[in-house]
Amino acid sequence: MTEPIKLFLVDDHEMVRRGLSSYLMTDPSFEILGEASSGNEAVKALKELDPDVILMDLIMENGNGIEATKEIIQIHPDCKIIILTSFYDDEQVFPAIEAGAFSYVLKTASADEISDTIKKAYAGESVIESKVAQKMMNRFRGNESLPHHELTRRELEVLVLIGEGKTNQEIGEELFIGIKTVKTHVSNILSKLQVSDRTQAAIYANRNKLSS
Amino acid sequence: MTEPIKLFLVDDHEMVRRGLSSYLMTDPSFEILGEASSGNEAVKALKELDPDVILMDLIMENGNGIEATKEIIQIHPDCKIIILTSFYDDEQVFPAIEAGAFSYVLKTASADEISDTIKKAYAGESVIESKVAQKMMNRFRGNESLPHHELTRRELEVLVLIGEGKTNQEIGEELFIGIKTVKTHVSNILSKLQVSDRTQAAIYANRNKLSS
DNA sequence: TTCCTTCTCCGTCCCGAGACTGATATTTTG
DNA sequence: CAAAATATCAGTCTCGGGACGGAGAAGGAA
Repeated sequence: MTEPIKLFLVDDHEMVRRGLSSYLMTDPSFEILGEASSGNEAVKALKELDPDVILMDLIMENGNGIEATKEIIQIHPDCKIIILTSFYDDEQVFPAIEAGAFSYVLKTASADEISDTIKKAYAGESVIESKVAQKMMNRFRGNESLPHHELTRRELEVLVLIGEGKTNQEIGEELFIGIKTVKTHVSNILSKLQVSDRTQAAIYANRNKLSS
Repeated sequence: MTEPIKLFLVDDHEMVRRGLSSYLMTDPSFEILGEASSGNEAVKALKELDPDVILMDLIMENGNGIEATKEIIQIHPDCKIIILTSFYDDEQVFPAIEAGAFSYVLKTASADEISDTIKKAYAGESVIESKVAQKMMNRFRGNESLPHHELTRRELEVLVLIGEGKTNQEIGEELFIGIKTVKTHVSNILSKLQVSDRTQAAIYANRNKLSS
């Protein structure tokens, strides 16, 4: 063996970091450069450090994993980021991949699987958890997933607000645009989602967890 | 110090169990009797074991924490079950407390907090994470439960249909009543739920899982 | 019985929602 | 560069949603 693989851990659960580091430290192929408990903290710390592989949680209080991944990729283009999360929602997976994540594994994975994923990532081999991979396949198989993916960014913003029960007036004020413009967006949204009124759109938004 | 506190860990994330045990083992006040990666597994294992305190995750594949908690309380009434989870949804918290959970802490808690919570639980002192506690307070502060409990049976039926995106016309046809009657019900519903339009009512219905 | 709640329905009125057409500026893409 | 997509806004028109007031019938509770 040559040099150990330099790792960095990002997770807001201290216990998870502890679990990872206590296990990974037993393997001499790994060297843990540091940890962070949030996306922002990670970005900050990684201005000094240059790990080979980063294990990143997605849902965190201060700066989520997606944003952090985007920023880290800017600074360290060769660094492999492994998303290590509890869920496999559409809403989580695809933005993560887009952001530049290299592998995607679930926290239910065993210690060996995780260690394996790290080594593969270092060697340039991407690991995508099978359920996640299935969803990706459906994407490219013309099975074009959910209707709202064909919404423009602005339309998505409007849809989120509809999902919060806002009126066109309120949406206009919130986005600093005229009510007429809002109406245009709403019409387009209804047509693209193939629903007949804002109530159904609101239900759609909530069921797909677009609104909080 | 007398006897160590006998612990049992339940979490589907191996890394979390590893993190917990590696940390808790360093404290001689604790003794870890065993672990389980699911609710079902835990219930099975606990027929043989008799821990003082159980650390339990809520969301797991085979048998969730709520069900497991209920069953375990049956077998070991004196055992203190600490819910250790990532979220604090209404949907999660209250059923857990009802099921017999003794303490409720978030996974973002530090190692020391968790160790502290275990010792307090053993001593008979319950720890409820502050955000969770706030929600509980609201429940008992005459803020008696959810607004839709004051809806009449018929109004509830109408609300469910609103939550499915139906128009007044459609609701009338489905319930064999006139559209005017539907309008009356809708008005009463909006007023009782203190929302301003059917869209917000639909969101309410969905968030409270009234509609499927 | 009387009172209260619930469910039913009517009419009127107003306004927000949504469809449709059309237009302009900007950005993205081929 | 030309073409297409996107974001912005205007005007008009129609319709359903919702407020408000009133009212009759049925059933339960005091």
